Amino acid sequence: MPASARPKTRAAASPRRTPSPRASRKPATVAQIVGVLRARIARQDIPPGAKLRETDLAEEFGVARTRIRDSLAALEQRGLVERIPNRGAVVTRLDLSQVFHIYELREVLEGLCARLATERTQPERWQRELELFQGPMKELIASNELDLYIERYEALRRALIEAAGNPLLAEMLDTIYEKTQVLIRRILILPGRAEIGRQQHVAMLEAMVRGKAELAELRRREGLKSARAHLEKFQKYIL
Amino acid sequence: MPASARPKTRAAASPRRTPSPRASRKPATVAQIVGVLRARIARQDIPPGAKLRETDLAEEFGVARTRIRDSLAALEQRGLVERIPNRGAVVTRLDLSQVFHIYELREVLEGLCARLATERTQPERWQRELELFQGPMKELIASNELDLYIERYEALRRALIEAAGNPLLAEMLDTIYEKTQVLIRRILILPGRAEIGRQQHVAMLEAMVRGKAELAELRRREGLKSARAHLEKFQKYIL
DNA sequence: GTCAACACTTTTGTTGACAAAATTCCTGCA
DNA sequence: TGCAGGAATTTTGTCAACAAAAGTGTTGAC
Repeated sequence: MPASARPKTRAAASPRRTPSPRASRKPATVAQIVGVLRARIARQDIPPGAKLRETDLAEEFGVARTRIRDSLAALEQRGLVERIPNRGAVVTRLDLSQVFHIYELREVLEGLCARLATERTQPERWQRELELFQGPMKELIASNELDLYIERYEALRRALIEAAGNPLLAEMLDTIYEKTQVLIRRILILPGRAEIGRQQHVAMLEAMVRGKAELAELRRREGLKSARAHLEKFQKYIL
Repeated sequence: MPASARPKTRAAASPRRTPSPRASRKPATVAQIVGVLRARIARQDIPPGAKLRETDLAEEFGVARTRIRDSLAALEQRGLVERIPNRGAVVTRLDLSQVFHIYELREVLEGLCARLATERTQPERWQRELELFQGPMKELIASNELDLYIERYEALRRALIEAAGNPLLAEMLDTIYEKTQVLIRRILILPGRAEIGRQQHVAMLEAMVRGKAELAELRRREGLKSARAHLEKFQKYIL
């Protein structure tokens, strides 16, 4: 009854007793691989237009090709990679029109995010952030410490998304943000842009501290509209 | 001959000359399978909470299980299906909070869509649609021909998305719309809702015909806000 | 009669091999 | 030398078998 089963083909032996013969590490999950690849693309470790060979990646991560394949499919869904049938996956190169499309979306989505965050938290919640952007952040811009500035800017961004409490919105903002991440530095060094952006953040945070949700939305939208205008003006320096 | 062979490396023969031994059709692509499954889920052919067994689907579509697997991964990314490790994929059951999150997003995204569509077309472009919603659509509601009404409503929707000319926006609207598709009928039969919705569409189209992009955005947002309010009021009849 | 442990079945997850397409490299001809 | 044609190699796509996990049914002790 129990044995005798398995009548297919394939003789019994097949002693595959080595889970990972090369690395002695437990194999990376799809999520981990996607994370690593995302980071590399974001910091242009892998430049736009570069090809991602499945075999190479499989070897590097010490996993079967199937898992790399799944990871690439995930990256494709996120729009970070383009796959051409029988040709493989290449890092998407974003052109100017795409950037503007992204800004159109950011305008309404981050506006919504600001409104929801205001509605769903106590106004005092944002006092600290307001003071940060009124004082220390101004210094950072003046002394050109962009890395620290960006780090704190992203912290505010994450706090707003968290406070908005809409997972779908969070995911969409994530998707479009990671595409422009490579641009942030280049935009921030445009003449005057960083300081203008800071002032607009102060304006938005003031509205939030006063509990004016719709005003906060409006101010965030204005901020992004002006960022887009700046971008339009200096587009040849960006891409 | 068939068994016992296949030593390891790649002997010459290997006569797998039957591409699809069962169906005599060429196998369906991942995109096709995803399409079929999407439709089934949308019209609740497969009810929420139902399990999708890979083996069954593979048999039905006449493809290898791998391809079904890829399709399910795509559906998972779209949020139509949830996958639990070693347990399989089940159709996502959307709860009330998710629905409200979706409406928050629709409000700003469809508002943006209306604005862009207005900015990027000639005002006359929308004259026909305006007349349709002023006249014939009113009759359809009065005589309760919901199917035809929905069909034309979706045609307008598609036209707006097309005219807006922002692929990213189009994709996002698609993603969130297909999740609520199952609800549309149930919302439309709420007392008075269909007629109110029609009037709001007329208001938006009037703005568009006059070339007032920002007004069109505002009106679309108002329309969805009121839809959400209606939903809140009658939520127990919806879910 | 109830419940826990165990064996069996079903279903999902992963792997390596094979097939097909595209690219590269080589050869022969003008 | 330049290049068209074609073999050889690389690379992606697909498949069926194998392994592991969860689910199910049965038996036996109390």
